[in-house]
Amino acid sequence: MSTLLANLNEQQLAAVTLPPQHALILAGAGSGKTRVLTTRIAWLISTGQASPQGILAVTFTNKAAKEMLTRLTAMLPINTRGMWIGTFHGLCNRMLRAHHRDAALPQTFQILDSQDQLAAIKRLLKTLGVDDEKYPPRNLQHFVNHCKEQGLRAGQVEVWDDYNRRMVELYAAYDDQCQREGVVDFAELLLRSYELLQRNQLLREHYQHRFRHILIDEFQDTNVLQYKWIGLLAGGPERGSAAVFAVGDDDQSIYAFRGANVGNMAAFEREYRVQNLIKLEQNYRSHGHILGCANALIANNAKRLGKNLWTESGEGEPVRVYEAMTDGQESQWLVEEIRSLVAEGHLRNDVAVLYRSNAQSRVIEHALFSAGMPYRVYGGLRFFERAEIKHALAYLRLLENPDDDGAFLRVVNFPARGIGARTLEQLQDAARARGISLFAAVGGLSGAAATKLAAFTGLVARLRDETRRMPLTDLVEHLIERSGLVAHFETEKEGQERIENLRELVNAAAAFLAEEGISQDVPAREGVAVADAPMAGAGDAQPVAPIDPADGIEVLAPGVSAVRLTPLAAFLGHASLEAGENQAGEGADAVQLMTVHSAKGLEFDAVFITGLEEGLFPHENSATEPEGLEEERRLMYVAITRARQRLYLSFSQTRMLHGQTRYNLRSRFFDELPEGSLKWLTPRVGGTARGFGAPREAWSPRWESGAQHASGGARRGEWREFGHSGRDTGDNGRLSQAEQRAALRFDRGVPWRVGQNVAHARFGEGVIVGIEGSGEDARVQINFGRQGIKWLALSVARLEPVG
DNA sequence: TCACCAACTGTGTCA
DNA sequence: CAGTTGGTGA
Repeated sequence: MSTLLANLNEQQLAAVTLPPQHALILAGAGSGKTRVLTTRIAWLISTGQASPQGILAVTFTNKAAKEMLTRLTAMLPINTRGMWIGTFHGLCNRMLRAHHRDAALPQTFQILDSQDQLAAIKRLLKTLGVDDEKYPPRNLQHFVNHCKEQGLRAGQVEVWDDYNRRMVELYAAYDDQCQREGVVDFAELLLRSYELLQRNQLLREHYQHRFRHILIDEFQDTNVLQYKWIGLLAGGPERGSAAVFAVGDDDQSIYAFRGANVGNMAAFEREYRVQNLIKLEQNYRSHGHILGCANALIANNAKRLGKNLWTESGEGEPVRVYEAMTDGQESQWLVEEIRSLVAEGHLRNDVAVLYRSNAQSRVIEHALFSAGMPYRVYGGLRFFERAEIKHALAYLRLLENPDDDGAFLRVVNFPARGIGARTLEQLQDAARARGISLFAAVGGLSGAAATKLAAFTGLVARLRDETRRMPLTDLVEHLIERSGLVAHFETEKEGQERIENLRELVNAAAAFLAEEGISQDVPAREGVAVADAPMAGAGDAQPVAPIDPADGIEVLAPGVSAVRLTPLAAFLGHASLEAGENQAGEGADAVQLMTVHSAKGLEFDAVFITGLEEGLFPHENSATEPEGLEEERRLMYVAITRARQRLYLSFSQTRMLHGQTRYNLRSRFFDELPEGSLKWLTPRVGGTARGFGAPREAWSPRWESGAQHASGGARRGEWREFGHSGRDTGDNGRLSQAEQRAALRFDRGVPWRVGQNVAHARFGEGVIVGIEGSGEDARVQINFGRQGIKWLALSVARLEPVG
């Protein structure tokens, strides 16, 4: 016990040892949040206040769940199998598998990732003959997910105009389609689980009785539905059979785009009448200057619960800032800096390069690759999201459930079997007319097309037969060969890598079995107990069995039960819930590349935040969203607080984006950092850069308005000018195409050039990104940062050169 | 039916 | 730039 609680600070200790009552822990970045959570669980168990089965701990990412389990097993020598620790989606999946009957799902239901979901929606719109210009699939996808995240079925959504009414109808039709095909999307996992608990009193009471302690990580990221789900499990705010221990940081709420509702923190405090509110404000991670930047930045947000991080470690090194000419140069500089960090003795693993969006990784990867520097990219296209893997998984899904039309359509003609769009249209008509799946409808067709289709269903049937008693790895191996996938990619020029990925799928299956503790020899399609089932609860709980024995629940030992699920079904669930990393080489010492979002929860000795430019970070799309800027600022706050010792901030004057050169202003976030904590690695000619030293009152902090914001004001030094007289630009001395074009236009008599900084009386400062026409008709396109990109006629607009 | 190419479009973060 | 759609010819 004493070792368990040793080295906790006062607030941490208070949080860990709280009585079994509702509690809200406001945990700042680097304040030991995960430690508090895991120690709390260990403390509850080791003091006998809770049994492992009585604990429900929810996180958002698989990574966080794994981390918690690892730390817990290090603290307590207990079997964690009976504990419900996992992501919201993972736990809901577990619950729905166990009670699939009550949830009206086939036990083999498959999970759609967002790709699959979009494909399903496109298919639906086509079937219904809906104009997908008027109802873009992506919009419908967002609409559906948004509704589900609010806990609303189609029948519960408020209808206010014809368009919206149609969307609701399509939502209902989409749900019908999913139900017919036995598939559920991510949001559905939660909603289905919620409705199950709400509808089934016996089941609800069982879980309420079982879970005495509910612990939630990253509470600020919960959405309305998750909040309600927790409420059901906890027996509601009033009676409260369980103590809810919520840990969160409103300043790190960065998932509003997927429905997260920071308001849940305040709501929780109010509705649950939380008496125990503890703030963890001592930061153990970052040096002073870094923390100072984070605090100063986040202070610009209006809606905060209020919290200020402090540290006992000294000021440390200042935050380094680098301004590049081009994104390529930014990456070059990055490589050099990382080289010297490594030379100083840092592990590459302890160096992270962060960016706002995945698209930015490309240039950086290119530079690292050319320099022979090992790196590892997180996110982007992940292993289980690759096309060839999805094809293989579709075959696996058809073995489990032939009625899965999405899987059917994905592979019916892949590899090509001469089954074209016309044939499939006929089949879909037939299936719809009879209300059956595509697979089932094949038998009712006749003609040449039917023969080809029958060949495919025959193949699937044969594969089913052949693999009946095969272990999972053999099955996967057999399937990628006999489906014709490997042979198909062998004929492709670029197919080798895809074949390697398919082979890697066999390894992934083996690794999955090992991780789940399933024997490699168990037949993949026969039942094996894989997941803890909610039958007999904690030791003191009376065994409630609101479960139909036909559900396949098995009691392993007193108090421990499991769902009988085939290894194949479990593997498919794993593949959709855990997209997997996209690169092998876990152990290698490599620089870590990732988006700021995926960096949340991690920390590194040195962190580079790149592409700090208006439009990129803060992202331009966030401008149209309510409170979009505040979320971007929190994102920046998360990025800064990842760094332990060294932080680098960089931006570039020009950047290739969507295939064309863009001229960006540097991010407004620089204006919000204390100048004394920054060290500029590139010269700032003119003494004051934008914002610093300028009267703060002069600019509006509002995202929406702020017309008089003194934007763009870096007095650009002479050396940064480009586009005239062929002078060395500092960028290999070569003029880019855009610069050449600009120079040409300059020769035609328009006294401005692309890339030049200008000031406009109303819009403030901006940078010229395009020029058209000449003489009276000449007009220039200017990026005014948050004012947007505008075309101005030179005969009308009065522009002042800047710099 | 399918391979191939041209034109077009959209481009943010996650489970 | 990349992925997707649309058209064409075999």
